[in-house]
Amino acid sequence: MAVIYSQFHSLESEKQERIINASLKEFARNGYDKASTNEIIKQAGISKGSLFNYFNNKKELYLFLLDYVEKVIKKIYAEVDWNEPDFFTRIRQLGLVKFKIYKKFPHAFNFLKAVSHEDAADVKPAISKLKQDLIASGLEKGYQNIDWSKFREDIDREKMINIINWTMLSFAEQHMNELDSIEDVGREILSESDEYFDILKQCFYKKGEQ
Amino acid sequence: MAVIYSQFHSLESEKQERIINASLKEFARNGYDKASTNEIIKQAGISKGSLFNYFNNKKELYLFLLDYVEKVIKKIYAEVDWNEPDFFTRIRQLGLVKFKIYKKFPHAFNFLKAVSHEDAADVKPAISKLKQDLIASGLEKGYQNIDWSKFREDIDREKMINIINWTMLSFAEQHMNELDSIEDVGREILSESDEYFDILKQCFYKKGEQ
DNA sequence: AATCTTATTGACCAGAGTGGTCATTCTTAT
DNA sequence: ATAAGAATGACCACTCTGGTCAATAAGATT
Repeated sequence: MAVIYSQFHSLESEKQERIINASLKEFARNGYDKASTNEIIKQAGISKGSLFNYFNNKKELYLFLLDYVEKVIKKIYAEVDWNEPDFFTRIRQLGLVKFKIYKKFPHAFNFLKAVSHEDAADVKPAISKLKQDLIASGLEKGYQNIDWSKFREDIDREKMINIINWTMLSFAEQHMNELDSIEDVGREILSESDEYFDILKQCFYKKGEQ
Repeated sequence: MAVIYSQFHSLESEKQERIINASLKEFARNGYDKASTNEIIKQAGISKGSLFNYFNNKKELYLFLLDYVEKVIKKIYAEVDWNEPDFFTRIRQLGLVKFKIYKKFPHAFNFLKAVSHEDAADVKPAISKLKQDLIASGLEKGYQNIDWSKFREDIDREKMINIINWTMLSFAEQHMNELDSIEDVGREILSESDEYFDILKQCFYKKGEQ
C-alpha cells in the first residue's frame, strides 16, 4: 500500500498539488462518471500520458483522492483541541483549521460533498469504506468535553446546536467566494464571524455568563 | 409570444409536468451544456421526435423553462400577504408557499440555483434578462411593512435576519429529502419548524413580546 | 561526449454519447 | 375507409470519452 503511487509521490509537490486540485475540482463538479480526464490534464497543465502513468486509470485516480482527502480530514481533527470546554471557542477553532485546508485545497470540501452523493458502481464500495473509516476513527467525539453549564436550560439543546452550526456554515458558505481576492481578507471575515458568535452567546448563554 | 409552444401547451397537463420536471432535473444537475436531451426524454417517457416537435431545439427548451420558472416565482410572491407585519409569520407563510411549489416541481429551486451559476454563451443573455425582470418586478419588497418594534434593539438587525433566514433555509434543506415518503410528513416538519421559530423569538423578541 | 534510463508528450484509437432529422407508424375523428 | 395529426425511434454527422504507445526530451552515469 505504501509504495503505491510512488511515481506520483516523487513529483515536485507543487505539481502534485496542481494535479490534486484539478482532479478534486473536476470530480466535485461532475461526479465520477462525467468527470473528464481531459479536463483534468488541461487544468493541471500536464499531458494525458503523464496522468495515466501516475495513475493507471480513472478509478485509481479517484481512489487516490478518496484516500488523500481522508488523511486531510484526519489531520484537521488531530489539530483541534478536544479538551477545550467552551463550545464557541471550539467551533471557532474547527473553523480556522478548515479555513487553512480550504486555502490549500479549495475543492476538497465540495469533493467530499459530491462523494456522499456519488453512486457510480465503480467506486461505491470504496466510498462506503471511507464513510465507515471516518466514523470508526472516532470523529464522532464531536461535542465531547463541552461544558454545557453556561447555556440556558429552557431551550432544546439539539435545536440550539443546530442553529449555531447552521449559522456558521451558512456564513462560511456565503464568504467562500470572496476570499481568494485579498490575502488579508481573512481577518475581516474572522472578526465578522466573531460578531455572530457574540449574538449567539447573547441568545443561548445564561444571563450571568459573559 | 403567446401562441408559442402551443403544441406543448395542448398536451395533457400530466404529460407537460413530466416533461417539465424531467427537464428541470437534468438541467439543474448538469447545467445547460452537459444536460442530455436523451436523458430528459427517458425520464419523461416520451420519444426524441416528440421533444423536438414541442421545442425546436435544446435552447428553446431551456428558454421555455426559464420563462416558466419565472412565472412560478411570481405566482409564489403574489400569494404572500405583504402586509403581514410579523416577521416570523411572514417567513412561515413564504415557506409554506415554497413548500407547495416544491411538491409540484421538486427541481425548480435547484434549477434556479443552477441557472444563477450558468455560463453557457447560448443562454446567458436570457438569464441576465430573467434576473433583471425578477428584480424589477419588485420582488425586493422583501421586508417591507415588517413591524420591527417587537425586536430587541441591542442586536444588529441585519445579522439577526441572517441568522433567522439561515436557520430556516438549513432546516428546510435538511428535510427536503425525506418528504416524498409519506404525504402527512409535512405536518410534523411544519410543527418542528415552528419550534425553531419559538426559539428564535425567545432570542430576538423583546422580553415582553410573546 | 556518449550512452543509458527514466519522464513526458500528444497523435491516435475504438466506442459511447451528442443534438437533431424524418420517413414511418399509430391514433383519432370523421 | 379515409384523411390529418401526433408520436416514434432508427439514423446521422460530430464530439468527446478513457486509455495506449511510439517517439521525444531530460537527466544521470560512465
